[in-house]
Amino acid sequence: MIRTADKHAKIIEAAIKVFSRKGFFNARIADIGKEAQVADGTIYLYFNNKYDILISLFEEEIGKIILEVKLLLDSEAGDDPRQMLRVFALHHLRMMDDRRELAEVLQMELRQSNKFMREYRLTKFSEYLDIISGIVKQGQRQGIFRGDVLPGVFKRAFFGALDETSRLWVLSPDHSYSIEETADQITNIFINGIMVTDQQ
Amino acid sequence: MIRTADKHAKIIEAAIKVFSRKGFFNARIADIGKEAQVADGTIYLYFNNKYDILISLFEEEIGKIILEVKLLLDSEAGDDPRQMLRVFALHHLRMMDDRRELAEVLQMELRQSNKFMREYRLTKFSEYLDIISGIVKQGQRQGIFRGDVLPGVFKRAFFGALDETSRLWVLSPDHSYSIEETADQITNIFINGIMVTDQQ
DNA sequence: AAAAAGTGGGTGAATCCTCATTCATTTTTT
DNA sequence: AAAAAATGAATGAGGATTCACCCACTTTTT
Repeated sequence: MIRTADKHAKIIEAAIKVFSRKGFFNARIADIGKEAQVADGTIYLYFNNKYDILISLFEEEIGKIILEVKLLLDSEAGDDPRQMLRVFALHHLRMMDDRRELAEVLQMELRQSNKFMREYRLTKFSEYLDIISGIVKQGQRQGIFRGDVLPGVFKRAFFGALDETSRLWVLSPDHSYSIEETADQITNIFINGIMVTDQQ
Repeated sequence: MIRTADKHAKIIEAAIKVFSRKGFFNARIADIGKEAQVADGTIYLYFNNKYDILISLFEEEIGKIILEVKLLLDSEAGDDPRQMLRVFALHHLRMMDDRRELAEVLQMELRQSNKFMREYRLTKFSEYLDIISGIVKQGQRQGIFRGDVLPGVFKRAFFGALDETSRLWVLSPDHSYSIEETADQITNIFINGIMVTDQQ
C-alpha cells in the first residue's frame, strides 16, 4: 500500500468537499467514500455515523483555526486590543476566502447542527467566540474600551458581522471589495463603536 | 361549505411549527399535514414540492416583516437615521423573540436554502437587507454618517450582528439580557462606529 | 321542484426510489 | 498464519410523491 495516508484525515477532507458541494443532507456516504478513494464501509471504521463525520469535521477544523489565530494574535497584535480585533477579523475573512469549501460547510451547516444534535455541544466553536470576548475584556481592563459594553453581546455581534459578510463571497466568489478593505471597514465600525471617547 | 379556511395559510403556519421543531430535512410532509389537519395530498394542491413550502414560507413571512418595519420606521423614526437603526434593530430582535418558531426556521434554514436551490433568489430577504443600506445612505447624505463606510458591507455586518445575537435566545430561551438592552448595545456600537466625529 | 350530471377540492394508501448501515469476505500487515 | 484493516454487495427503513377515488356542493335537465 502507498503510505497509510491517514484515512481519518482523508475522509474528513473528502467530507468537506462533498458537504460543501451538496450540503450535509444531500451528501451520500458513497460520495464521500468515492472522493476519499475509500470503501463505504471503511468510513464506519473511523466514524460512528454520518453526523459524527460532520461533528468531527467542525471540532477539528475549528480547533486548527483557533490555534492559528492565537498564534497570530501573539505575534502580531502586541498588547493592543484594537489591533487584536483587526488581526482576528482579517484572519477570519482570509481563512474563509482561502478555504472556500470549509467556509461553506461551516456557514451552512454549523447552525443547523446545533439544532438537530441538541445533545452535542460545539465546544470548539464556543472557544472561538470566547477569543473575541477575551479581547474586549482586556480592552476594558486597559480602559480603552467602554465598560458598559457587554462582552457576551459583543462577541456575537462581531462574529455575526464577519460571518454574514463573508457569506457574500462564498456564494458569489467575485469580490467587489478586497478582504483587507472589508476587514478594515468592519473592524473600524466596531472599534469606533466600542472605544472610550471624550465627547459624549 | 365551511368557508375555505385558507388552506394555504394553514399549511404555511403548520410548516413553520414543524420545520422549527425538526428542521427542514427531518420534517416529513406527513408531519405538516397532521399539524395542519390536512391530508398529505392536499399539500400538493397548494405547493409544488417540499422546497416550495419552505421558499413560500420565507418570502411571505419576510414580506410581512418588511411591511411592519417600514411602517414603524415611518411612524417612529422621523428623519433621523440613528433612530432608524435603533427602530430596525429593536423590531428585528422583538420579532425574533415573539415568534420563536419562525425565528428558528429563518435562522436555521435560510442560509442553506440559498445553497441547494441556487436557482432560487431570496428576493424578499435582499429587500430586507436593503432597508439597512438605505438608512446608511440617507445618513451619509445628511452628513451624520461617515462617507467612507460602504453601505453594502454595513448592511451585512449589522444584520449579521443582530442575527447571531438573537440566535442565543432561540437556542436557549432564558435571556440573561433584555431585548431592549441588547438592541441598545448593538445599535450603540454601530452608531458610534459609523458617526462622523470631530476627533480623529 | 325534483332528479341527474357535473365539478373540483380533498384524501391517504400504495408506489418507488434513495441511501445509511451492516457484515461476510478478501486483502494487507505483523 | 494470525490479526487487523478494508471492501462493497445486500439489507431494510424511511419518506416524498402520486393517483384513483370520494363527496359536498352547484348546475343542468326533466
